[in-house]
Amino acid sequence: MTAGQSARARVRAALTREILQAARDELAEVGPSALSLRSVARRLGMVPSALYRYFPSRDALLTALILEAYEGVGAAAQAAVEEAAGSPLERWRALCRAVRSWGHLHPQQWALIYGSPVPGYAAPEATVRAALRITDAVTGILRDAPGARPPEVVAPPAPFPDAVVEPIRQALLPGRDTATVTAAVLAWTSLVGMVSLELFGHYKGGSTDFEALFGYAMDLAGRAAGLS
Amino acid sequence: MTAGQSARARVRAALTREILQAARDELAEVGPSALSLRSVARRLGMVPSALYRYFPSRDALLTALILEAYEGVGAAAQAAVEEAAGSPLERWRALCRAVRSWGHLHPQQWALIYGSPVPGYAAPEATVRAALRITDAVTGILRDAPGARPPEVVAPPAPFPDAVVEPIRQALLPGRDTATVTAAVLAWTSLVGMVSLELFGHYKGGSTDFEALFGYAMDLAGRAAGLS
DNA sequence: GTCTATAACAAGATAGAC
DNA sequence: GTCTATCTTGTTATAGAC
Repeated sequence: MTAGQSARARVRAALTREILQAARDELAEVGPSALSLRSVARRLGMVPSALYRYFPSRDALLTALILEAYEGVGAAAQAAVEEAAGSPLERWRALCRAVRSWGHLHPQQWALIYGSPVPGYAAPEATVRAALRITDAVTGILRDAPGARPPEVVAPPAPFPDAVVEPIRQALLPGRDTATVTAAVLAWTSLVGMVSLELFGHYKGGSTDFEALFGYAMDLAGRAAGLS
Repeated sequence: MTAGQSARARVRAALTREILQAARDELAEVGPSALSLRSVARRLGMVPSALYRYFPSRDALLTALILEAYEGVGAAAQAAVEEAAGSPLERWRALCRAVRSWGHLHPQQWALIYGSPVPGYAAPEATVRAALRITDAVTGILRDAPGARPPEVVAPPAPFPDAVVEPIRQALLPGRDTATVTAAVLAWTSLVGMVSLELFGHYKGGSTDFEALFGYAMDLAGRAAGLS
């Protein structure tokens, strides 16, 4: 990729990286909707209009950051799957850990892609494609395990100490056992998570009838908590 | 509540409501971080400094909007549970539907409470308490069903037509059955939903060891998709 | 006492001429 | 790429109306 580039092209690429780095810093400080080309330029000791040579608009800069973020989680997820030895379940666990710690390392970039949509910004098609990388990593685990099928009976994971959910138990479900409290937390998580992802546009084109999918997921979460 | 109030107090309350309404409109148009006291004042034909009689700062206005939003989802959830006749599972379903449609009606207010945190805004303790209303509605269903316990075997919900997940199947899991595709979608949803809620501060104080809870949930989602 | 309006401040953003 | 004139922001001090 780098070979054969002219000197000018290399300088340009380097400066582009510098601009993106400064933009990332700005993003972390003021958030996506306050990100301005000017402040990025100031940070670099450049004049605002010079940035327009590299990014034609604020939205283009934002798009670059979004692509970078999707690339980041996607790469982390994919690398985790590839490095993880062992069973498909082990690989899935590794993916989850990797994605979570990427989020902890880059909270603003996480918010950029999975948080509220930036007002006034219309995501170009390229971001939709970039978003596929992580879902591809997830489903890749399943593709590599062609025999895997959802079981009739899901084996419950290894339980954790009761103390883990103690604050919630005391506040909301006194006297209930840890399994019940945990299932309630997960049900609430599914509900909020699913509505958020829907409203923030992450199921676009994924389902022909999101309501059916939503109903199914909520039913499952409710039954898992012991409701009938 | 209204009785016994002086005329002045009533006027004050009315104007406070008007300001909040204008702020809500502004929020819907420009988003939380671009919400400005001046534009709210302009919308009302008032002068900016006059607003300070009602809200001591921009952040106070934002806090009021956040409280209102939590109150809104919470009330919708609670009302749905109370109105729904039938089994605990029916009441849970009603709650989910109510929460989702509240989100569809008020996407900006949803983003305000469950989306990215507003940069530079520190949530006061009152918002934490207000957030409890919806979790209380969720757990209330369980408290009213004291016998409910997570089953060893979760009865799968009624399936939906294969066409519902057709786009995802074609893009990511060609040839797999609907149950597998659905479980994969739900696993991805759990992952992103859980990390988002954690990073956005919604598990604060809920668990002593979030990592254990996260591992448990991801394990469950993976197993449900047939991984082992 | 309670309110609103005027004016001002330091930031920062924006537009355009050069 | 530079400079300037004009805009907006949150916030406060002050003065006057009811």
